[in-house]
Amino acid sequence: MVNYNDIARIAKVSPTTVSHVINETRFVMPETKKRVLDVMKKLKYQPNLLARSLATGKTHTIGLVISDIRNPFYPELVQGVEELAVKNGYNVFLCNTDYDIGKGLKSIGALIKRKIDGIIVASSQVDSSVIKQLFDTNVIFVLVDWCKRNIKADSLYFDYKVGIAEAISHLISFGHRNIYFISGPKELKTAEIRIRNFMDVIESNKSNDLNYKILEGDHKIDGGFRVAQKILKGKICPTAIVCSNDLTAIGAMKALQTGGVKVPEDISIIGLDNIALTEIVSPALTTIELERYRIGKTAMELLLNRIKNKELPKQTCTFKTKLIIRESTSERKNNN
Amino acid sequence: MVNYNDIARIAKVSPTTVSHVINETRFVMPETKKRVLDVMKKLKYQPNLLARSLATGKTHTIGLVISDIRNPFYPELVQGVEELAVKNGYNVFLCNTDYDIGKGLKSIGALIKRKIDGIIVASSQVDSSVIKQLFDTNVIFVLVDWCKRNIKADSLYFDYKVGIAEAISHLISFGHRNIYFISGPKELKTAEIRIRNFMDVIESNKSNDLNYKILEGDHKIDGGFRVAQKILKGKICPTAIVCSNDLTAIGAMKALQTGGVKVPEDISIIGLDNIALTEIVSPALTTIELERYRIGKTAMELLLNRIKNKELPKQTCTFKTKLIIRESTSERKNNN
DNA sequence: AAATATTGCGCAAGCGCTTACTCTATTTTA
DNA sequence: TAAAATAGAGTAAGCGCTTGCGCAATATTT
Repeated sequence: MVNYNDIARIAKVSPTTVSHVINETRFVMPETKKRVLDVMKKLKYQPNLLARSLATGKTHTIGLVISDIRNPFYPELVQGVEELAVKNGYNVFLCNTDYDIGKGLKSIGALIKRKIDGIIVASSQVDSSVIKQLFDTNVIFVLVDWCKRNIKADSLYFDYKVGIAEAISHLISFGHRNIYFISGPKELKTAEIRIRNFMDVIESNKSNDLNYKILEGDHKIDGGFRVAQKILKGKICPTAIVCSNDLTAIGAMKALQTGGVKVPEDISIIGLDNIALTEIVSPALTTIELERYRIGKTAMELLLNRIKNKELPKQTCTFKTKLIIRESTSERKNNN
Repeated sequence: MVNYNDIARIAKVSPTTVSHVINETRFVMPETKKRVLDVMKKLKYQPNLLARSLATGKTHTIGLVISDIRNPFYPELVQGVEELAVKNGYNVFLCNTDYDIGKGLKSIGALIKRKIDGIIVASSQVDSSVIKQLFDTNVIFVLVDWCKRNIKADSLYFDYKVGIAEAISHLISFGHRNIYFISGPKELKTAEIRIRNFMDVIESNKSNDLNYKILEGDHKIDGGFRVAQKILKGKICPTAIVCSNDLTAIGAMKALQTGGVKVPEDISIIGLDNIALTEIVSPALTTIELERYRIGKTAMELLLNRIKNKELPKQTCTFKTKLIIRESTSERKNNN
């Protein structure tokens, strides 16, 4: 592999000068510069960023920790991060935790050893052990959609409450009073926070005499399907179901339809995420939108800020969520 | 940051010994070893992989170049790669080319400067300039789903022809003779190869007196929708449509349904990819399955082999594709 | 014209590891 | 018991870059 010394020798300058022409970090006479550049081109020289990183202490590399790229929540977020990263000369290590805290800890450990300049943690499987690791190792990081709001770290949140409140109001205005919520797996932080927000909204609507119930799904289509089937078997049937994510809602809808129940005529359904699928299914799903691309991009922005200035005060950013009304909700028809 | 010298000094050994206990690369007396390990633990030492990589020439890092993580084709492939990579101690740089050859070239350049041990190129936007770059820089790489089969490089292919042949046979057996194909954007290699395979299959079925036409979509829902609308406006209407990918098929289906055409009663539709969506839409989409997770995983396997042994003969792997029959295809009813 | 400032670039140490080679002390062999 | 083998660990060069410091040559000031 050709290196600085080769270039320097052939261009008859010192390695220092080679470095300076590459990085444009001090003045070099045009002729000298040209000589160096010519040699570089002729030898097809590619600077070794490892060496550079070792010398400078910066890798221009970040880590992105997510739960599962197959979960439709993530691709847009990843896109947002990657795009802005590349635009700023960073490359991103993608780490899937597969919903496994152990894997998450290991991934973060690996990233730290690779001296990434920062980490974006957007995995729903993040608990205090992960947070502790982040703080202990003194690595720069940004938390996405992590439930504890009072943490002293850069963090980004979706304000689920707004969207859920809109959803509930929407249902109430349609005459619904018996509303079920199909949650995600309760050990997931992101599922937990959605449950809490749902309950808060229900609570603040108690003047409306709402009836509700929370059933646990798995944030996948199957779970929604299963839980909805169970609901159908029950004596009391809700007139509306709100789901912790779109996949659940779609599964539930499928189960209802399979069971001969019409959506939205018999039961209204609302999802959460607004993934592409929601426009495709029929009826198109009324859902709560999360701006995933934007949160990804913003996470990267915060990270860049923090990298530039470690002493910056804690940065926080909240993303409003909002109800997208489509076809899966309508006036309450039946009377159960 | 604490380093070998610190450990060595405190444990009263040489840096060499520290290295050897960490890497278990030569015998060290149990007591000595323990002393070193204890110091490491106490100082919460994290080896610097950059330095190690610089010294050894191996980074245990790979690059994965794809077009667009939001395209449902990719997440499972990425998962397959990442999972096996991590299992083998590798971390992966994810690069989106955004269907832009320039970005692809830049990404690959960046990866090379970062001294990744290998690259998996699974971007549909790969042309000869990219291939040239890969060969010129002498980097280890694996090509996924690249159209030119005679290239002298490790490569993985989907055998579209099998699946498409099954699809056409399926349609023929249902009495269809007038079959349209909605392709992807023709400049995409992956779209091109699908077109070619479709034509090959049509060609080998010419005894059946098939009528066909190829229309260009964009591999997205919108394109499918648009093209299908155009088809509806035409004088001659096919009785079946095969699409270059599932999104296109779903868009087309939506357009037909919107236009009052029943699927599959009036027109049958077949997709390609078998993304999760296909089971959700209604009618559920008959489609050609691509084992994306498996091709990702296998790509990583080939890459690992190649990394282990540069002199290995060229490796190739073909993945059969197969028709998954669901609800969007049926007996031909009308006579146009 | 002497003193001072500026310009352009080189020297060499260091970033944190690895590893070929070397060295001493102990054990084995004859 | 002297010579040879072995065991355990250290020395130092190097991986390819960056950068503080310094130096000679030229330009500017008084």
